[in-house]
Amino acid sequence: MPESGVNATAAALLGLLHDGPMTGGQLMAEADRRLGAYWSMTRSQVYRELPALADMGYVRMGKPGPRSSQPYSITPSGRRAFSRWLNEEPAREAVRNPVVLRAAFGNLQTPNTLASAYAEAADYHSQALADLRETVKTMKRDGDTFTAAAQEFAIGYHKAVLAWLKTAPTK
Amino acid sequence: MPESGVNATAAALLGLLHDGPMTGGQLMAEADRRLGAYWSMTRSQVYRELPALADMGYVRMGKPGPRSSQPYSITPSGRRAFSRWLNEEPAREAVRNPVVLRAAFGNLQTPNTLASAYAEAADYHSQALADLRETVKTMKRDGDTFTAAAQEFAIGYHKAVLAWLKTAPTK
DNA sequence: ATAGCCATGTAACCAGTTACATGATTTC
DNA sequence: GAAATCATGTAACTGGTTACATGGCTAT
Repeated sequence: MPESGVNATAAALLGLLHDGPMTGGQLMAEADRRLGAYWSMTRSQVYRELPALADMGYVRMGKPGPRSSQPYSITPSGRRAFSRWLNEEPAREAVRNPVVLRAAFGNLQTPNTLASAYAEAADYHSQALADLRETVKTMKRDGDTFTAAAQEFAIGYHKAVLAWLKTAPTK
Repeated sequence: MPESGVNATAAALLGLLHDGPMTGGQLMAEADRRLGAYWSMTRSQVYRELPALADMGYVRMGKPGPRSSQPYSITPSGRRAFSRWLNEEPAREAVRNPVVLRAAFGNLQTPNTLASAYAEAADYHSQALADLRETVKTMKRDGDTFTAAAQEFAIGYHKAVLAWLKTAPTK
């Protein structure tokens, strides 16, 4: 199992760059749209990874555009690195849900406090679910099978949280 | 909404210390057992947070035990900080699933590569599910409602991932 | 033309992980 | 009682977040 030398976030950028050169801002927007539901990343990460990827020769800088924006394109060795990453052992995913953590200490708080935490969480996940269903619809229409399938994961996740919230005890 | 001044991991430690004084090692073991399924933390974090919590006056060091182990107990102001944390807006949870990220780039890899990633993931989640069901059984028997309920969340999560893996496309 | 806005990029900070040192306990 | 083991704690690094600076674009 060869080491790709990139972390998952950098690999995601390399993946996105397969569609053509992009600036940091464009990459961020695209990552948010296509991957955000199951792989969060921040603008700052993008802007830090890009020069690092350039140092490794995995991307190349193009001609600067307006607003001092800097387009990057993937290099052949970047494609190889991405391909190595695909074949690596995926990192163990870290599940970290703050609302569940609060629930675990239900005995140390009032039922009301806990119930309102549940209610807020339910609002959030319902909204996320509704948004996702909308975007998946257009993605399926545009024939992007894998992107849509990955969104389906996020849908399943939010549904699972909502289902759990219904059953979670407050006292 | 008052600021508790602690992050979720430190708050979890304060929560555990409500059951009585514990050393770093004991806290780590307990966190792993009770919270690990939905709130991962590492030993190093525990050992870093404890002195920080002591600096803030939220825990107090007791008499050193064997193997230079250091017991900590929660202080009244620590209890208040924990209680403030319970009333804070929970941090937005970050969903980051590496297997789904790979799946999103399904068009850039062979069906076999992707299928074997799915298979490995299914193994992992099946195992996790089986383990959880076992521990929940004993937790319910011991009457720990909230702990058991929180574990149920993790069960739901793994089930959702497994369900998604069954439907996820490889080509 | 200028004031405000907003996208771009940077830098400092914080949290999480990995790798290491130390010394007490067990085992033979 | 020497060697191996294992729990405790530390330190260095990586990755993620938050807060800041800069300057082009837009609207009046």
